[in-house]
Amino acid sequence: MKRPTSFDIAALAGVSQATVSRALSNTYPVSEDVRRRVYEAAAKLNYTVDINARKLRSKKINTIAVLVSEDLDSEDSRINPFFLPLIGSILDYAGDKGVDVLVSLQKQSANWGADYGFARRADGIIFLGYRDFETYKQKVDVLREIGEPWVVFGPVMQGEPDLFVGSDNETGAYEAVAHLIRLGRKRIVFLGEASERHSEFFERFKGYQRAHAEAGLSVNPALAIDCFISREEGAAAIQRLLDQGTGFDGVFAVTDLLAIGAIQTLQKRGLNVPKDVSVMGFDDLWVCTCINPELSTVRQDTTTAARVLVDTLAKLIDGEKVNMTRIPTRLVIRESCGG
Amino acid sequence: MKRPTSFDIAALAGVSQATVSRALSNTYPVSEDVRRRVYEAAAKLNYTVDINARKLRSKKINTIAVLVSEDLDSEDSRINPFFLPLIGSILDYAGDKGVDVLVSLQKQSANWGADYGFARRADGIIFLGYRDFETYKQKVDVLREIGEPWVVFGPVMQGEPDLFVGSDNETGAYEAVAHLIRLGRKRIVFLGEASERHSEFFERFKGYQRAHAEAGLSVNPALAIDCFISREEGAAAIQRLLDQGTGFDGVFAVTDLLAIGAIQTLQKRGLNVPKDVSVMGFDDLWVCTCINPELSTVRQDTTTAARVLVDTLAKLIDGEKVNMTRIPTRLVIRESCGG
DNA sequence: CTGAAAGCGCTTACAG
DNA sequence: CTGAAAGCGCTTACAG
Repeated sequence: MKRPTSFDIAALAGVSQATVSRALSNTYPVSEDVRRRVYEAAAKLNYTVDINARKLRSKKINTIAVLVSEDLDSEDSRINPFFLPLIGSILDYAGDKGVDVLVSLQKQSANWGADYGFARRADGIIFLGYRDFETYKQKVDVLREIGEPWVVFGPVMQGEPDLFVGSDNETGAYEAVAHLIRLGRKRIVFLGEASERHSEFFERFKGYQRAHAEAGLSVNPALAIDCFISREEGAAAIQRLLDQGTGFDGVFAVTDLLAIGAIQTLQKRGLNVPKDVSVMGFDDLWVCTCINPELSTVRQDTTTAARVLVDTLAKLIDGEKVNMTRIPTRLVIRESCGG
Repeated sequence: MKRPTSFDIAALAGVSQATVSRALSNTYPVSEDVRRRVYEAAAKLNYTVDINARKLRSKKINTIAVLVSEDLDSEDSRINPFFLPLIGSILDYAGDKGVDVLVSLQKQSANWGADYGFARRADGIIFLGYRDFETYKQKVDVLREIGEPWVVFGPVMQGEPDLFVGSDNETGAYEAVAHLIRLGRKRIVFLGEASERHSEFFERFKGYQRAHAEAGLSVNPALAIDCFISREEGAAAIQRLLDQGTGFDGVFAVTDLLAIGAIQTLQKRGLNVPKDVSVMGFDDLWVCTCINPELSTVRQDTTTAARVLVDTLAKLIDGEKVNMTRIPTRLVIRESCGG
C-alpha cells in the first residue's frame, strides 16, 4: 500500500492536482464545494502533504533548531536544569505557531560541522547553554558567513549590538543583594564567575557591586569566589572559604545549583541557614521549594524568554530588524535568607 | 548570493552532478582524486546537501519524533522531570547515530491531528509521558492503521504482545518494599495509582504486594492511597492519612515527586523521617540528593532506556521483529529510609 | 568508477 | 476560482 499523493486526491475529488495543493495549503482562494471534496478525499485516503516535497519546492522550512550545549559539570543530567523549562516553553510556543522544533544536544567534543549541517534543516538556530564567549563566537561567525539567523539566550554577543535576548541580570542581582543588605548582612559572598567570558554572570556581579555601592559598603575581593555553575562547585567553594576562616554572613550565588551546594556545605559544617548565613540563588528552579530551608532566588521568566527567542528568531528569518530585549526578573523571597 | 547546488560543485570540481552526489553521500565508490576535488569545491562554496531534496528523493527521512505529553499536574514545568534525562539521552544517542530528533510537547487539549502530521516528518515516534492507557490506545490505533512505527516508554501496550520498553517495575518495587520490611517497617503506605489504567504503576503495586506476601505480611487496603504523580498530590494524600489517624511507619511512593511531597508534609506535622517514618521513592531524580533527608529510591536507568527506545524504533522502521525489553532498576539507599 | 536522464511530490507563476 | 506545466535539488537505476 503506497502512500497516496496529491494526484490520488485530485482523481478522487475530481479536480486538478494544483487545486488539491491550493485547497490543502490554504494559500489561495478555493470554492467551498471543491474544498470540501478535497478534504473528504484526503481523509478517506489518510493523506497528508509530504512535508519534504513541500519544503523543497516552497523553500520554506518552517523549522527551528534548538542547540543545547552539554553540561559536563553535573553528575547525571546532561542539560543544565535551568534550560529545561525554557526548552519546554519553546516547544510549547513554537508548537502553537506551527513551527517544528529540532532539538540537538551539542557535545563539547563535537566539531562545528555537526551544527553547520543544521543550516538547511532549520530556518534558524537558538543556542542554549552556559558556554563561554569564545565558544559562541566561533559558531556564530560561521553562521554569519552563510547567512543563517541565530539567537543566543543569556550572553551579550559582541559584534551584534542590537541582538540580545536574556534576563535583566544586573537588576535581578542588584535587588537580591540589596535585600540581603537590608536584612543586615554585611559580608556577602559572590559565588560565580565574575569575568567577561560569561557576560550574564558578569552582569550579575555588577548588580552585586551596585547594591554594595548604594549602601555605602565596599566590596571585599576575598568574598568574590570564582567558580562555575554546578552544585559540586558551590559546595567546594564554600568549603574552601570556611577552611580559610574567611568570615561571611550572606551568599549570593549566580545559579540555584551553586546556592544549593552552598547550603548543603554550610549545614554539614553545623551552620544554620538563614540564622548564621543568608543564602540567595538565581533562576528559580522548581527544586527551590523542595529543599530545607526553601531557597530565595531571582526568578528568570522562562515563558517570556521562550516567546521572545522564537519571535526574535522569526524576525531575523524574515530579515527584519530586532531589538535588544532584557526580560525582567522577579525577586522571590523564601526561607533561606531569613528576615 | 544564492545557495549553491550540487551542479555548482560539479562545475567547480569538473565532474558530473551525479558524481558529486555519490562522493558526498558516501554510498557508491568514487575515485580518491574525484572525491578530494568534490570535497574541496564543497568546502570552498560552503555547500551542504539540501536535506529536503535528499529526503524527498531517497524516501529516507532519518528523523525520529519524540512526543512528550504535557504534565498538567505540576506547577510550572510542563514536562515531568523524570522524562528530562531520558530525553537528553535520546538526543545524545540519536545524535551519535546521525538521526535527527524532532521534539514536540503534546498538549492534553490538542487533537490527534497534530501528531498525525508527524507521520511524514519522522520515520517513527517515541511517546513519553504518564498518560493512561486509553489516551495511548487512541493514538496508537491511528498509527497502526497508517503503518507508522512507534514505541512507548513505560506502560505495557495491549494488542502489541512483543512490544514493551520500560523498567522492570515489579522487581524494582519489590526490592524497595522488601528493604523497608527488612528495616522493621510493618505498616507501609503505597502512594500511587494501583489500577490497570497505568500499568507501570500497577506493576509497582504488584511488587509491593509480593514483598508483603513473602514476608508473611498482609496488605492493608487502607494504606493504598490512590493518587497521581505530583508533589502536591503526595503531600495531600499523606495529610489525609494523618488527619484520619491511620497509623503508618513507612511510605513507598511510585514517583520521587510523590515521595518529596510526602516528606514535606510529614516534617510539617512534626514527624521525623526516617525515625518515625521511612520513605522510599521511585525514579532517582537528581533532586533526591538535594533534599534533607536525602531520598532513597529505585533508580530507573534512563541511559539504557534511551538506547533501547531508539534501537527498538529503528528495528520497527526496518520492519524487523522486536523483543520485549525490561530494563533493570537499581535500589539506591539514602537517608530517608533509615536503617 | 562515471555520466546522462528520469523522477521524488509538491508549489506557484502563467493563462484563462 | 481552476488547470497545465515547470521546476525545487537531489538520488539512483541504466549504460558504458
